[in-house]
Amino acid sequence: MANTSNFFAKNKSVILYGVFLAALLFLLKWLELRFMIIDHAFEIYAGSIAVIFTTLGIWLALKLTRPKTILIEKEIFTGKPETFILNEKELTKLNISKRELEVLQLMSAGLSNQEIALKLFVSLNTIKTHNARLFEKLEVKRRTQAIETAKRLSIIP
Amino acid sequence: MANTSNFFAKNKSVILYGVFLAALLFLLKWLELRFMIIDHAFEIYAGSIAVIFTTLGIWLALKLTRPKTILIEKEIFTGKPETFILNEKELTKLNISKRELEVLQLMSAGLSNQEIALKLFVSLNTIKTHNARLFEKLEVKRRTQAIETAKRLSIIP
DNA sequence: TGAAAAATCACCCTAAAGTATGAGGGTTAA
DNA sequence: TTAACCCTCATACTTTAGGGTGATTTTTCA
Repeated sequence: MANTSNFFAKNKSVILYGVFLAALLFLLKWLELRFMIIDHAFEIYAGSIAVIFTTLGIWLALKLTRPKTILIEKEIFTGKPETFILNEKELTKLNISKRELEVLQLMSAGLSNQEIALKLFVSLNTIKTHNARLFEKLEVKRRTQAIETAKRLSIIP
Repeated sequence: MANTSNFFAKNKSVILYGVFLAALLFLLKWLELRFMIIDHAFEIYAGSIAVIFTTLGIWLALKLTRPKTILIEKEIFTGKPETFILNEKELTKLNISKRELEVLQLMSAGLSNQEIALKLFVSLNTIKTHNARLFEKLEVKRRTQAIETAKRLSIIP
């Protein structure tokens, strides 16, 4: 029952095409009769067929061709962007120097003072001095606090 | 100069159509000649026209019609979500206990071991033990590394 | 109920982090 | 040019962090 109506629905275009074709054949037979009388009727008849069937072809193609579906993935941002934007205002407000920022970044990456010193080609004492200045400027006591505060202020990613 | 070749390129379909139409007319004339001889040739001629022009119509429609596209926008969420989602899989994979996670969170908040001990009403030694287990499980050496790794794995915000 | 896992704590020791102070050299802008 | 930074380094000291080991209690789960 459901299948029957389903069949009609699915083949609606084909059925319509069949009906239309039958109508066309009827029209053609009618034209054939007239063609006996009118002068140059053959050309008119051929032209009519051409026009009708071209139209039919176009209609068929448009009706029966499945529209192509193109899936476009749309990016919707839902939170902090992956690309870090440095908060320069806060940086100048806190008066943090380039070198200090560098140390801060390596600090947040989990490096020890000794590792930072080696990476920046300076002594351990120098890093300790930078740290002390950083903690003072960020108003913190420990490196873990410094990292937390700096991240919160978007000074580091 | 560039415009000329551009013109041909852009109207290629139309030009092709014109050429094809000329060829068709030639074919029709040839068929017209034959139609004088063969019996029932008129029906064949008409049928030929019908078939040819139906094909032509379909071809035209497919060639000249812009492909119908249905745009389906799929939302892709980018960026770290503002609302932290705990990566429980990683948590169970690393076998990190509730208490250890608690310590880890306070650690990343910048608290010292002593402060964490006071906050959780346990001794400093206990916190140190938790830390040692955490570092072992996270495969790190320092608390700053632990914080970095844990954040990267979405174990802590 | 009994073993495993989790949580707790202690002691000792070393390593790293942090504080305080001083100081020399380089750049920059008033 | 001089004051104000910035970067550098040192020395001495204190505090905190971390490693190793062992032990007790609680919880959990098969």
